[in-house]
Amino acid sequence: MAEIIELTDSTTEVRTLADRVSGQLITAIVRGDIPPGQKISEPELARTYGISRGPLREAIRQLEGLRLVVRIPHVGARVVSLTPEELVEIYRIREALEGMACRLAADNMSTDEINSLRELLYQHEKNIQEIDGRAYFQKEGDLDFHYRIVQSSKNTKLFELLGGELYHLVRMYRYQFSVSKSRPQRALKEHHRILDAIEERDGELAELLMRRHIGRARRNIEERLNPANKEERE
Amino acid sequence: MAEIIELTDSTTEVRTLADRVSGQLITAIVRGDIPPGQKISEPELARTYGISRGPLREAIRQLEGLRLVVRIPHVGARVVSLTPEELVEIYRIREALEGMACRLAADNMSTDEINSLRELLYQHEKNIQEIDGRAYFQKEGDLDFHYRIVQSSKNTKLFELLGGELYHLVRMYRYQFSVSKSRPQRALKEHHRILDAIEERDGELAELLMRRHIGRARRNIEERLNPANKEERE
DNA sequence: ATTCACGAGATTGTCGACAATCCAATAAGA
DNA sequence: TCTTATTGGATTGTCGACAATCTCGTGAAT
Repeated sequence: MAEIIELTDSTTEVRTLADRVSGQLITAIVRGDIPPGQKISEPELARTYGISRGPLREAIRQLEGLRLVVRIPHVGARVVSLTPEELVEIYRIREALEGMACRLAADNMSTDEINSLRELLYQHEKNIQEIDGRAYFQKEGDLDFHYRIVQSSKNTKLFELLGGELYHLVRMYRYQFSVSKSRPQRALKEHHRILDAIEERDGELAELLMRRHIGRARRNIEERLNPANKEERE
Repeated sequence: MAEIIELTDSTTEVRTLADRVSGQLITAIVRGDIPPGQKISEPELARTYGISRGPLREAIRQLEGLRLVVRIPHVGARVVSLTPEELVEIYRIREALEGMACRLAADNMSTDEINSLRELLYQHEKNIQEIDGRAYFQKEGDLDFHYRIVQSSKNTKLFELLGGELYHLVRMYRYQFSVSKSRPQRALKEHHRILDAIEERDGELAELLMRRHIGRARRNIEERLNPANKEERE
């Protein structure tokens, strides 16, 4: 559940200040400590982290490359602020990409990885039963599941994309307006089905199920944003 | 044909040194002036571009975020060097993403955009006939076509992804071992067919054709890398 | 001959100061 | 009162210098 962190945060001894601050900034942004749209003041942040502006600026530039902040020359950097439409766009991209990841995972996932992931799902189940309604762990847990699938696709570039910028943005907006805090049991069941398909090495089915899974989440968001048009029959 | 540049290079007056150098570095890397795997020496580059190391380091950090360079603390930065497998991976991603872009473009592309793109294809045709075998313009021209399609999908995030890091990497490796310098006429015909489908607002067909189109390019690469196994019947 | 230790040189990382630019509050004019 | 200049303050951009770390060649020991 915690191994995702190593991509973003790093309590671990990182060699350079810029790297450390970069990680700290990412987690700060993802969990909403620095909310979307907020200006990033260099002097202030430098003081907060106890470093000079040099490394801080490098960290900001890196986040810009990851599209987590937007910079305007001589004006300053802001935390990226997605429009609801863009969030939906991201889910469409995930649909395509994670669907593909599932198809690949069905071929390339080792039985060890499968068993370990199944274990994770059982743990999620326990968490859900314990705290029931408020599926707090499930929030990150869901992403954990997706993260592992992508990892097991063994497609490096795909992993970089989905595990990088896209992943951060999704996490960020989950903390924001807590998407899909509803339906944790149903999502869990879907996860099991997806893993079933992978276990049976049925890539086509795995892809289909994942696309549906993410598609449902997407429609969930769309409804929340625009409760008027409910033209989803079928 | 040239409007792609504005994303990467910038003869235009950019406000800050780091931004300008960042753009110059990107084009330098893409056209192979700085080959993959080569170390990026800060003192040397600073001298070359006539700036101090501060802005240069910021530019490098940004390229790191775009995954065009890889950095090791206290050792230095190198231009990313894709393995042949990774290049194939990228083409698989493009298959999924640009297929989706085509489906969206069929719905969202304006008739003006369609006409303009058709015009571009005619121009490519002329270029091919003129210089025949050595399809030099076609190389960038092909990417131009794909770039415009993605642009017309009207999916901002998709455009950022494909028009950003993925696009740069593909361009880079085209200059490298010049992929698909063969079959320019065939590719052109495929482009026309794709545009036909979009014009008829047949998203499903457009997606199918684009996936095939990129898939062929991918197999082209795979063959070149491993001429042994030619198991593509069907 | 091979391995290991060491030190000189070069490179990367960090800092504080200065210059350029922007922003907002105030003041002047219509 | 509203609009437009102006100016002071703050923020961003750039630089050169210093500290920390690595690299690589030299030489000693096994």
